Amino acid sequence: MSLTQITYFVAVAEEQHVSRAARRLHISQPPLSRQIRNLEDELGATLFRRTPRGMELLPAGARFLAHARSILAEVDAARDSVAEASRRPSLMFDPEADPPTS
Amino acid sequence: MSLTQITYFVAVAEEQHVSRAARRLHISQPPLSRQIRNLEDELGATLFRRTPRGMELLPAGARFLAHARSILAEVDAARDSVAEASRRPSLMFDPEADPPTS
DNA sequence: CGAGCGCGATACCTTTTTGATCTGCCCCTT
DNA sequence: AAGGGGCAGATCAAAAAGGTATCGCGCTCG
Repeated sequence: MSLTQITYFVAVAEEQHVSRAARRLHISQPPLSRQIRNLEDELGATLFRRTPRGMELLPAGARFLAHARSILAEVDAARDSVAEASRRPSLMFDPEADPPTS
Repeated sequence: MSLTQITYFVAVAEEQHVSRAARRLHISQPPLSRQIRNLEDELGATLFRRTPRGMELLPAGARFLAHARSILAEVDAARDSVAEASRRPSLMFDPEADPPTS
């Protein structure tokens, strides 16, 4: 399981459509299909039902979706947190700051 | 940023030592060093201070560590959630179950 | 009732990323 | 001053991800 797969999964779940999700993710459809399949294989559960109209979220998928969003949110928070830390380095001692010596 | 990198980061932060962390992760030291560097590059911040004795967590790294653990915990929860869902499929309607008809 | 269309899946290839090994450099220790 | 332990860089092999072309299938519409 990778963050990429999780992102892909959320896109497909939201679009209920592999091709649309692929367009939104700026990748092509077949790799996206494959990643969803890989994710399902690793989890040992089917997350979507394939219909002639697109992808329909199954109960296991719905459960996973909540966690997936939470993970991605936490990743953003992690980024922001670090960015903020480096935006105000004056508040904490930073040994990286090079002294003007030699 | 990938889940692998996050896992690696936590190991290094906990061991305060690249080589030991590498042993714990069952990979070799140079790739681990590189992944940590990649992570720092992507975040635009230095997470560790390299000392002759090992790796010392910097403030930005400490902030990131908290989020990193939270992310990994949420990933585990996601797995468990799906596993549980497939362990008791009787509680919810499963369209995957094929009716005995033709 | 059959042809076309829209959908995901498969096959195959290319490119990118990851990991291993070998080696270098720096600092501490003795 | 020499040796050892630690991280980093270079290089190569393996694995993973992405792209294009194509298939199969079910619905829809003529």
